[in-house]
Amino acid sequence: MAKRKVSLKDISIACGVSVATVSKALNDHHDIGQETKEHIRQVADKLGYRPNAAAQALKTNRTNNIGVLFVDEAHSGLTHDYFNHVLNSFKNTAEENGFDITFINGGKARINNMSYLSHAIYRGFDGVVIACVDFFDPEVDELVKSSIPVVTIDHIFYNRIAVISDNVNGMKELAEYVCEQGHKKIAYVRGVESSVTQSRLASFYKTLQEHNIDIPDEYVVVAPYRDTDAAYEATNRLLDLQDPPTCIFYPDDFAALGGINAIRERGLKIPDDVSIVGYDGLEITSRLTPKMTTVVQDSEKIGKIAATKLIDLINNPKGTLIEQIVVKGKLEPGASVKKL
Amino acid sequence: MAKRKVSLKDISIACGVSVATVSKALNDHHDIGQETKEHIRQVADKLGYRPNAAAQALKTNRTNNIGVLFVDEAHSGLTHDYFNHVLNSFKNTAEENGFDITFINGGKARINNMSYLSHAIYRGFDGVVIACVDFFDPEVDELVKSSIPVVTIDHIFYNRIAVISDNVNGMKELAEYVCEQGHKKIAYVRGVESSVTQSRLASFYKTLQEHNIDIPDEYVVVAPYRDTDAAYEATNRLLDLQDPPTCIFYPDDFAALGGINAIRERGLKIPDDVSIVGYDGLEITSRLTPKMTTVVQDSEKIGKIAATKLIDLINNPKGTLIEQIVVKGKLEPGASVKKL
DNA sequence: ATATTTATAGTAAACGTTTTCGTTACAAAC
DNA sequence: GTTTGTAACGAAAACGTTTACTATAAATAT
Repeated sequence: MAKRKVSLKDISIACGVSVATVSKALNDHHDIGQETKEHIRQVADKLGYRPNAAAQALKTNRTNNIGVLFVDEAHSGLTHDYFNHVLNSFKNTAEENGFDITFINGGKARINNMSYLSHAIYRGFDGVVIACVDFFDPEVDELVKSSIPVVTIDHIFYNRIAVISDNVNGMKELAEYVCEQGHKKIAYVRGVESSVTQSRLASFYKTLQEHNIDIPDEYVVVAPYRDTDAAYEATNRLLDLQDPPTCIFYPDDFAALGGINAIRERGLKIPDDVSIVGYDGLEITSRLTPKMTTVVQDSEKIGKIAATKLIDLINNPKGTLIEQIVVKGKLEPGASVKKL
Repeated sequence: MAKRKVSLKDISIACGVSVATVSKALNDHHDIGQETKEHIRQVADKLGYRPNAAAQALKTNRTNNIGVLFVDEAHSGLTHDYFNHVLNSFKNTAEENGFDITFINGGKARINNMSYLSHAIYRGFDGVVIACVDFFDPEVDELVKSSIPVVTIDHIFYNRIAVISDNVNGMKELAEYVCEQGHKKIAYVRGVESSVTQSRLASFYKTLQEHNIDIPDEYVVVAPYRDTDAAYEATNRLLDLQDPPTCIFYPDDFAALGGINAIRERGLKIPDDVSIVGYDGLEITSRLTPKMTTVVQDSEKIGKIAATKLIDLINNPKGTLIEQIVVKGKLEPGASVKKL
């Protein structure tokens, strides 16, 4: 039962050839005869040979492993609905290309309290994808500036490959839709500071301005992403105003759930008394009643492109176009905005 | 900029000692003098030395890396709400103990179409955690029977360490609660075949029987987990019966959303006309109106225990108790069940 | 006939560690 | 003064690969 792991050497002995020949046969080099190759492969199979990633990595400086850095402020990690969709898609296409995925934010607990970069070097990742982090963390900066191929998601660092969701256009479509429904008093429970928030906020103001709608400062309040309680509080503050809004924008679909509760607790109806819109396009939005109006971010596409680009960069560091790719989202009108 | 990676050899040259001494100094062996150790460490730091995981793994047969096998039938993968909570917790405690996490289901796409076991051997995982898979897949069986330390979640294979959510007790509490509210006509949209389903189903029947409640066969219908559409259909079938149930159990909270829609589309109110209960305890249930009655599975604890046990097993293969650990859930009464 | 090419296979070094076993120097013990 | 003990360090093999270089034989060209 306790079979020792079988190595090239075992095969070479069994076949009466040298280790080099076995290696070359298995890797289909041209300087090994056809029958020799076939014989070696048969024996390798019979012996149950598996290559050793560590040895290969040591020799070739290639691990076929990609590091993933995902650490949001709320530590929701894998449970973050938008990002786990992105990650899932990333993972799938990486695996289709023969790469494995290892999380990179685990060095902290290691004895030496490894930095992200140290961890990446230690594991020898061929490349790294960064998303959902504190973009001002110097450790993140160090990693991005290193010589390891890197792709970032939803944030542009220097001149590196980035894949970003089109928050400007998404917010524009959303705001225009709300305008078209006749709303004038529009509030925005915005997320905390980040480039995503920046884009959405700017687009929010710009679009409404184009429709000659003025947004008083007290209509824009802050609540962290995915924080239903904060959204609940924020909603109450908005509805307590002398002149409350008729429509409220939320940082994301999930946070909007908190807003929904606040509204309903006051005996108000959605959308009859108050209209709401979310952002992200989570699966639940379409299962709620009323269906929530939102912008669905193409997380599938974002993850896929990020993986494809990163792998390109890994395989061809010089010849890969460094670009920032913007992935469009799609307005998904529900029934949570009343036509005025 | 293009600094070559610094190795033990570089340090040894800079310090005028042998590589062996450097290695031992860095690993705090007792046969190196104090000042030598300190000096070596300083130089290592200044030079920016990072150990090389591949070389270490090759030499020591230890990777400090754990393989994760997560492949549900619906391919929801990382987006599966219950399992990503478990995984997140698993990941956190593994990382606290110096282990990294790599997904194991990526071998399929690799050139040789690696089996799970091949992949695990290839990467040299110190251990493997298995959850949410087709438990009848022969490849899974092969992996479980291998000599690699393994822990399974929510399924017991042979005599291996398993961590399972207490579906029997959870369903018991849930069913008893519904009985106490006075319901007699209780339907169950059950999940597809699995040990989880088995446990819940058996407990469902048993508990209701103890309360002298008889469940007609047409009250029990099948719908895949997390499938809102199937739950929607199933709900309609149940409500079309001549004698429809007063309370419907769903496979999970998410699927229940489909049921909610079916009920509301008929102009029925929850819980006034129809009562419902879910399972899992997802965050959304508490944000819905009415709040959904459910059983919250302790995903945090399950992931943590699984990781702890696996690491124990890795570090002490002989001395670790092989056991199946049952983690209790908790009934979370909401407002979705009417008191009759 | 000799010279050149081609096909096939082997030799050996290298990747960066860890670890076993020496070796040396010197202090303590008889 | 010889043994014994101990502390500090080094030499070298080993882990499983890959690859540049070399070697041989057969085939082809001259």
